[in-house]
Amino acid sequence: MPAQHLFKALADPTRREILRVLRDGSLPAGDIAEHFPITRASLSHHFNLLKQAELVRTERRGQHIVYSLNTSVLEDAAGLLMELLRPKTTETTDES
Amino acid sequence: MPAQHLFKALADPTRREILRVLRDGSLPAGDIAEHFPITRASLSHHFNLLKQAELVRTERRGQHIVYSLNTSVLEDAAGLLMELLRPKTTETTDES
DNA sequence: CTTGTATTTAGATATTTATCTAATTATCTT
DNA sequence: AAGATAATTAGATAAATATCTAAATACAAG
Repeated sequence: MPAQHLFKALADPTRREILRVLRDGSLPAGDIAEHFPITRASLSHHFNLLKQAELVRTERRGQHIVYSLNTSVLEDAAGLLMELLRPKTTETTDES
Repeated sequence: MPAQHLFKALADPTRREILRVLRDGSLPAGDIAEHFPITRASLSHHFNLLKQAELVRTERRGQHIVYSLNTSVLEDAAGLLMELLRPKTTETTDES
């Protein structure tokens, strides 16, 4: 839906790497953090943007919060790019 | 392949709209500018980022500089997103 | 109910970025 | 060569953003 949130979320290399880590399965925030040299607070900020774009979903499991990839939104994103390749026909009007 | 330039370029709504305008055919900078409420200088900045990402190509035609879409890079971008959907196998750089 | 662990939020800061106006470069026309 | 038009570059600025430390929240287990 909001293409803006989506592409903004994808613009940051750390966030793309988070998605790549989640490719192989859902993980709690702490486990994700082990892949990165930045603080958990900073990662939390990235999680927020990924959630806003609906690229990830969360589920609380005890004290852990488990993140998982929302693959359908990734498909949507790829689709939005492909749309730019076709001559303008079914133009679903976009945001600013 | 600098995915960073690519996704950064796609993150801005004005730049995505430029690509959308170019979908229907190549255009000189001035003609593109008519679709936007910002100055030509600002647009030139956006053109630079799109060129850096190789999302557009340029060709001088007299006093005009004609911009056109580089569709293969858009395909690449869509492909990069699709890669995030598959379990991590052919992860790295080069391809057949 | 207190202590420990996991995660997020708050507040601050340095960098990046989108935009503007003004100046510059490149080409065309007379 | 001079003037007009097209586009870019330079320099400045306000807003956005990625990061940090410190504080707060949520849950689990003694």
